[in-house]
This record gives sequence, structure tokens and C-alpha cells, in this order.
Amino acid sequence: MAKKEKDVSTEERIKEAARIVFTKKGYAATRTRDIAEEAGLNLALLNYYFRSKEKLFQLIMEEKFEQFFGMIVRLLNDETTSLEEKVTAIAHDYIDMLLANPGLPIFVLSEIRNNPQLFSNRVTGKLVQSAFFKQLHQVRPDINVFHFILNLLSMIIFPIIVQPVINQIETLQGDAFKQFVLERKKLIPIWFKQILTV
Amino acid sequence: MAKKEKDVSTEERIKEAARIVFTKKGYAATRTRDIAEEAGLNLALLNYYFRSKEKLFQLIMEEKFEQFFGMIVRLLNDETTSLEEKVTAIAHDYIDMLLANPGLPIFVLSEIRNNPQLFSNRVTGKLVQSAFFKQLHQVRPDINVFHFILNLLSMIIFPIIVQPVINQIETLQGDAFKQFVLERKKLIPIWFKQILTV
DNA sequence: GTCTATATACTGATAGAC
DNA sequence: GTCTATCAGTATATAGAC
Repeated sequence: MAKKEKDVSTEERIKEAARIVFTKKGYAATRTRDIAEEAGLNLALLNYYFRSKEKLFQLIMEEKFEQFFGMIVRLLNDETTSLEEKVTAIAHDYIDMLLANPGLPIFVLSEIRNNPQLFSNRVTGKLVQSAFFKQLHQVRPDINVFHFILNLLSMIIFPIIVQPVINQIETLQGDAFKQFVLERKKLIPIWFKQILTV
Repeated sequence: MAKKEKDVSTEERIKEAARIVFTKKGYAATRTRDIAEEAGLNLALLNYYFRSKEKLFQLIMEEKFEQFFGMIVRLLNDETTSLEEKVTAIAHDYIDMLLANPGLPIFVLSEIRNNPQLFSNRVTGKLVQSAFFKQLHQVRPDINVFHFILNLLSMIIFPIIVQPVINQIETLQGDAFKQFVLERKKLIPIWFKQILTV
């Protein structure tokens, strides 16, 4: 019995609280006291485990970066699937992930705005050389294929970003919004195929 | 000579500085000192003219809301234009406005996230009853037409939101990004027509 | 109207008891 | 490891001189 596994470790409880509060309010608007309260723990424990707000944030930020960009990069780089299969897979998997983490896109993108140097070109470098990029170029060599990649990601991510606005529409509140986004799993591959047609 | 028109009034200089700093960093990360410095004025003048950071922010926020939502709502509500004309006009006018104000979407959307109650349903109410909404419904009565409205706005706004990411791509830096977005003025109406096709 | 100096409140971080 | 109490630094806001 090396470690008594009660529920969750204090360290993990703080991290989970930090995920929630940072994602919801952003770095600047988050007070360390908010995180401690969310975790149901004492404020001093944050510094005991993570030294500073800044260090704790960097930890969460790396996680969220990987969560936001990782799946896309892996799916676009898959050498074994067709163009059509990639589009279907991205629409399906990414929408599921975003519905589970609706605050993720606006959090990552606004923190990049606040601190552009946080963002390396690792991600975009992989994009340019991706299998998806090459496959698109074969279908439409006449147009900069970034247009199509952006269109695909736009149609998937943008509705999640504007969810607080859409939720004001009476017929798109609560579960209706979720259903609306889930419909797009099937529709986006169809639309994407249509815009590729010359 | 009612008013000596030197350059600009102190009040307007503070407002302009506030527009720049708030849009760039968001409410929480903005210090009143940043605004004073940006305006080249003394810190105390902010409170002299606007009472508080909060009041100054609300002023700027209302402006930015109108800037972000106003043009869309007016164009969508235009009873005199066809569906196709509306799409062309939105793509053209809105892309120009966003290129002149690239920080606008992420600012407005992240402040709505931080403070959802700031956002009334005035905007969305008008959307549902808009001419655009009705015209779309005539073409595609089989699908929730919000899908198409969102697709249009996605394709226009999303590239601006992810500009800091796209700028990491070597071939899309500086003026190349601007040219890339300007190409979309012509392309988006074409794509939009294609996804409406059954 | 505009400045300097300062009051007041808040926030991140730490010391020290348990 | 976890808590209470508190420090030090910073931010908004104001008082008062000019």
C-alpha cells in the first residue's frame, strides 16, 4: 500500500480547479483565491504545490494547447486515410471534444492574443507539410488550400466560440444547441465536399 | 470661435487610447496606467473624465458591440436586396471592417464569455426575424437555416480570430495574410452558393 | 483642466503554528 | 501537508496644489 488512494490528491484537485477557472475567466481575470475556492482548499496550498500562479497557469496552458491543436494535427497528418475520411473524422471527433470543452477555443485563442510569443510555430509547420494539405492540393491546385482548411475548421469551431450569443436565441438554448451542433457532424463533410467542387 | 480646435480633446484622446488598450488586452489585463500612457496623459485624468475604469470600459464596450454586430444586423435585415446580394455585401463590407479592426472579434467574444449578462438578446431577436433568415428558408426549408448563417459568418470571421496562429505560417505573414483574406471576399459568396445547392 | 502625492483596496506570495 | 495571519507589491481612485 504505497499510497493511500482516498479520492484525489490535493495536487490534482488544484489542477482541476485551475483548469475550470482559467478556462472560464482567462489568466488575468483569475485570482488565485478563485482557484482555491473552486478546489475547496486553502490558498496557501497553491504556492506550496506550484510555487506561483504563473507556473500553475503554464502547466494548464500546455495541456489546453495540446487539447486544442493536438487532435487536429494528428488527424491532418494521418498518411493512411483519404481526404474524405479525414474530413469526416475531424468533424466527428473534434465536435465531440469541443462539446465536452466549450470554453476551450476562446480560452486558447484569447491567451495567444494576450501573449503571442507563447505560441510556437511547431503546429503551423506541421500543417503545411501535412497529408491533408497535399491531398487538398491535388484536388484544387488552383486555390491556396489554406482557404479550405480554414473553412473546415471555421465551420466546426466558430459555432462553439459564439455559443453565448446563440444561446440567446429561444429555439437554440440548452440541449437544443447541443443537438444543433451534433447535426453539423453529418452536414459539414457534405458542405466541405460541395465547396471543393469546381 | 466657439471652441478652439487644437488637435483632439483630452476626453477623446483617452477614449481612443482606451479603445486600443482594451481591445488589445481585454478588461482584466488592462491597467488604467496603460491607457494613460497610451494617451500620453496623466492617470488622474481618466477618473476626472470617466469616473472609473469600469465606466470607461462600458462606454468602449457598447461601441465595439455596435461595431461588431451592428453591420451584420443591418445587412441581414435589408428588405430591398436579394439573398445573393446580401451575401456579397456582407462578405465585402464585413471583411473590410475586420481587416481595419482585427482585434475586434476576439475582444467582443471573450468579454461576452467573461460577462454573459452584458449581452442582451436584442441582436439575436433581430436575427430570427431578418429578411435574410426568411430568404434562406425559402431556398432550404429542409434545414435549420442558422446552419447557413453560421457558416457564412464563420468563414468571414474565423480567419481573423486565428490570425496570430496563421501568421506563424511563413507564406502567410504580414501583407500576405491581408491578401489571403481579401481573396475570400470573392470566394465566400461562391462557396456559400455551393453549400445551398441540394 | 492638469498635475503630484497619497489614500484605500486588492492580490500574489510567504512565515510560522499545528 | 494544511491551516491562519500577514507581508509586500500593485491597482484604482481621490485630495489638493497649481
